[in-house]
Amino acid sequence: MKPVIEPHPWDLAEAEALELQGQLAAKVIKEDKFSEIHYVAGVDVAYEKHSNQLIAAVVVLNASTLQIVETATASGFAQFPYIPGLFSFRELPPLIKALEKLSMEPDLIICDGQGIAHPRRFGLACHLGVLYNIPTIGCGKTRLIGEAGTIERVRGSCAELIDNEEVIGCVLRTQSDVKPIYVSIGHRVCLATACEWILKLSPKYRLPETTRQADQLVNKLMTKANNG
DNA sequence: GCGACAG
DNA sequence: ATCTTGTCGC
Repeated sequence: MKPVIEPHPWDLAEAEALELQGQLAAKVIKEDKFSEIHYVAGVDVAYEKHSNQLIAAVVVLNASTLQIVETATASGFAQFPYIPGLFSFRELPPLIKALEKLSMEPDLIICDGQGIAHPRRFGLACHLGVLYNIPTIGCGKTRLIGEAGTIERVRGSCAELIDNEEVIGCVLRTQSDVKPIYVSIGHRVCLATACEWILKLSPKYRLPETTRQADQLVNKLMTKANNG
């Protein structure tokens, strides 16, 4: 699959990236805008320890059985430093290369990082969703910004993630007595629907199967690249 | 100035 | 993200 809007350059200065985020953030759709979801994809990137080499992967799952339908990967070199708030400019280039190799178009993509739970309401999930005009959900293991109250210990419990009086996401417990994860709107999916999907995709572990499968794939390839 | 800071 | 040992529990 390929982006649907005019591609923008990635070799940007920090100030230019910030301005671009502000412009693209206006395109984010925060309501459900999709029909049937049969295929859900997960994306992830692995970094090599002492070089800037990285490996990106996309894993598409059957939304009902959670079985792998197709995978695609790509390797490259980081061209942008890790700057909190500009994460997408570091990980999207390799992810786009992997997505380009995908023969099909997923109905929903789960991202390893935030959606609108971001300083300028434009995290990785939003960026990917807007570029491809595809439904996306941000699912992070830790928080970038925002505050939340306490959460019950049972699976399914959640608390609103707030920033400046605004609900930017949800801290969701996907497994009882396990540290919660941070869910936020990426594109074309409302927060309630996003949480429903993340719970459905996390029947057994803390993280959704989509990100777990993508994570396992990139790490397997990274290990293989170093050793055998 | 100080602390926080997706992966 | 990556580095990094043992340990508790099913």
